[in-house]
Amino acid sequence: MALDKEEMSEKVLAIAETLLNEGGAQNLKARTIAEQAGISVGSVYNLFADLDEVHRAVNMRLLDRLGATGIAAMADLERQGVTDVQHRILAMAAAYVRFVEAHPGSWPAVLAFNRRRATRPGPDAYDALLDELFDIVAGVLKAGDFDLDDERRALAARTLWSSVHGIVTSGYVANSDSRQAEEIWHQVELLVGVFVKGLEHGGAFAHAETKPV
Amino acid sequence: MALDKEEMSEKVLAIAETLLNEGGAQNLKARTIAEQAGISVGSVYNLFADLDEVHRAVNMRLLDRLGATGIAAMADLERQGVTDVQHRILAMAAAYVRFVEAHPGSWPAVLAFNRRRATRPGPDAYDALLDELFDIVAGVLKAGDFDLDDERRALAARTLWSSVHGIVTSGYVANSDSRQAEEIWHQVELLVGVFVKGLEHGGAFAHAETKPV
DNA sequence: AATAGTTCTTGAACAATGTTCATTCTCTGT
DNA sequence: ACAGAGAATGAACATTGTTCAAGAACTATT
Repeated sequence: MALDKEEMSEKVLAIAETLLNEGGAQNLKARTIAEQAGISVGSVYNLFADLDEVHRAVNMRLLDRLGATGIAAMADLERQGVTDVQHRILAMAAAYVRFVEAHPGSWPAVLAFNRRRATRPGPDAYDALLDELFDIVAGVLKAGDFDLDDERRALAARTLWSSVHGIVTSGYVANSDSRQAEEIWHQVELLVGVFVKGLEHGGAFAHAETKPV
Repeated sequence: MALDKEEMSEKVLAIAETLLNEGGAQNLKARTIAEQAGISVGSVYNLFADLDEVHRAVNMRLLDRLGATGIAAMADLERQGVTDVQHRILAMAAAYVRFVEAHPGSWPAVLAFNRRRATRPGPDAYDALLDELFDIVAGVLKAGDFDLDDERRALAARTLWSSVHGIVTSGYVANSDSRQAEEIWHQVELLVGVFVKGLEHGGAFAHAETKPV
């Protein structure tokens, strides 16, 4: 007896993830998937509307896993009784860095795809997942005794996480030497250190009158 | 009489930039370029080895222009006698934000392409341009009286700029409402405010013992 | 000016790929 | 056993990147 429709979808997604990880979005071909899954090209299109939907589904799985990783990292710290804000943020950042390193090919694809969908319909499940990550960071910030109302703390969480994200992705533009990995981590350490110190000293309210236009 | 080889290359690049800006990398097709430039498909391949090289050339132009914009913004401040570090950094960030907003389609394409080239040869002209931008930021940081040696200041500059970059690109994942634009600018303001305050209070040396694994 | 050689241009042709759909197959309920 | 619904198939089509042999245009030499 053959695989369930659900099981076959899983199989296809696993294959797709491997393909993406090995060669990026360029490497996600209908015929390759079909061949490796032992089904025909048409059957792939029976399971998913088009390759974009396959790509989207793979991304959702990755983001889910990243969320789980982050929560797991937080739980670890909880278990160890670590309450220092800087340590906890660094641990989350470390989890993020590790995750990206573990998916050298498919993570860039997530970002590229994510960007492409700018013109698509309204709010997505993507946003929900990202908000979840932001909430975790905001929760950690709440533990610190910075003088922030909820709104400003949420802004700080988004800012901090976007910054970590920027460092990690900018860093992996160049060759992924171990030297590069060190540079990334040094930047993350500096960012988090400066950020926490800055929050402690009220830097979140240091308004300047420069306008963006 | 017809156009020079150089002039025709320019024309092709201008067309390519428009195509990228309108529809991203997907929209950069050899036949479209040829048609709009009034030449044949083969001639495009006479001017450029392949479409990747066209894309690369467009990106170089964009990065060049971004560099020029940043330098111009700096010169403006110089002329106005602004020496405050926070103001100057914010002005640079504003220039960056404006630039990205002005190239809604092609800037994402720059990033996506940039990422794809990870497996390519060695150091590129890209890196030189990025280093140039980092140097400008480092120069501004030097004006502040933070207690940083050259190496640490360079690291701080790369960190700060990567962070701004992350905020801007993360922000443009979602719809490019004006609300989104405001959110981005709020994040940039908060980042720069916190960053400067953090540097003032020695946050750049706040080492934690958490290792990335 | 005529000619030989060089370079550029062309567009037809090929290969790879996303996507569709009429046909065939398979299974389920009666 | 059989009818019908649903799934699987893979040939066929459209689009696109890329190549290349043939022709056109230009340059330098005599």
